[in-house]
Amino acid sequence: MASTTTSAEIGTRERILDIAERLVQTRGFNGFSYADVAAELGITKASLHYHFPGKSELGDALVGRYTERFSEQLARIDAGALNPRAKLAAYAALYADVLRADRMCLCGMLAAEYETLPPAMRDAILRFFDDNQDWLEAVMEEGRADRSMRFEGTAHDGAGTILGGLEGALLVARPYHDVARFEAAATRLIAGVTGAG
Amino acid sequence: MASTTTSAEIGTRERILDIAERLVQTRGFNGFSYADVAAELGITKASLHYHFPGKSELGDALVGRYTERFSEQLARIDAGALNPRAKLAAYAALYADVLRADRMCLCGMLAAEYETLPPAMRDAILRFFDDNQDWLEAVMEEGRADRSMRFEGTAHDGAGTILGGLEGALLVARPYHDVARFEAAATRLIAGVTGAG
DNA sequence: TCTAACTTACCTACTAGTAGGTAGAGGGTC
DNA sequence: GACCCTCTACCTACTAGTAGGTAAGTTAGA
Repeated sequence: MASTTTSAEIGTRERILDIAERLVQTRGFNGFSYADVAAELGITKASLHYHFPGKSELGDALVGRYTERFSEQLARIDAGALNPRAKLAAYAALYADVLRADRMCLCGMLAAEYETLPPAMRDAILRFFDDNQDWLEAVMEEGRADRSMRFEGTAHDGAGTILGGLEGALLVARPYHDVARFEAAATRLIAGVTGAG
Repeated sequence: MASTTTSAEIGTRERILDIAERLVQTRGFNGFSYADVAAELGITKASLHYHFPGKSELGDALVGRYTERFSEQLARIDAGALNPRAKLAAYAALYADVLRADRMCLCGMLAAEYETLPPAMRDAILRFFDDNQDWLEAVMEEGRADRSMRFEGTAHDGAGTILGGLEGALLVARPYHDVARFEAAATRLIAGVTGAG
């Protein structure tokens, strides 16, 4: 009943999602086709339709899995007993890892293509951003409470600034193939929003 | 010999660029077709190919015109005899105007699709970002010189943080249809990077 | 023997792009 | 003023290739 596959095998379904995820993160949802995935996996397009009836369902599964994994990573950061500032650094490092794989954030990419996406995917993308902003807000509240952070305005708006700022830093740094560029922007962004040094 | 059209008419070429520009900014370069533009203009696809041999050439013209217009707006800000802080506010307002038209920055959108674009377009996108970062860097240097801004690190990195931050704020705010969200992020971003209040 | 996981063989719609033709404006020439 | 020429800006009609999607049949394992 859970999302576990029937057998113990690696699972074609997961391999489809892995390939499609990489294609969306590098080329966009409108920049890849069922034929691309099928060719790479070594099966036919028709077999893809067995696992995912349409591109829309594939997209839903993609965003769902990505959001789930991202949440797990946020939980892992929370479990690390880090101070608020270290939590934000760990959060930015998640984005840096995406860039190192020559990818854009899945939901950042889909945000660009938002107008062309099926309704279910749109909703899921907003939920991804909401989840992230909520988490960042909580960290900023924590930082304000323990006085390690100083800022004017709401923690909610500050969280939105960090979220958008990191997505944008990723968007711009990727064409340059420049991780240092991203890291410099991320560091200054977070320092600025949370009250530096 | 110059790019002026032969007669005094409004120009089909410009109308094609207007329509294609809006489609790229809302749906992406891979999210529209020659047929879309042709239908909206009321001419045939073949006529489009008369004005722009291929989608690649249309894309080149699009980025070229956009970059040119953006540069004109930066020059207009420079001509306004504003203080450095007001210049950055005016710069952010350019982005807000884009969002009010329910659009993404043309080059921000194309940055997402970067991997799928023809080489000439790729180069032009990097040049757009470089131009913007250079301009922002000059404003930050000016602000540091007149002591209206205080920041650690290079003005170049600070400029990159603002550029990426604004692109990302646009990217995330657009699905929410929320200009206030963008403006809150832009204000906090710039305040943070340039040393608030 | 049932079923999950495929296959072949197709379909319709759409993609960018091309070949070749035409209406009409403008100009020069006798 | 009739004739011709050239040019711009379109047109109809087509191509090859790709998009997402489907119906029906095959295979392999519990």
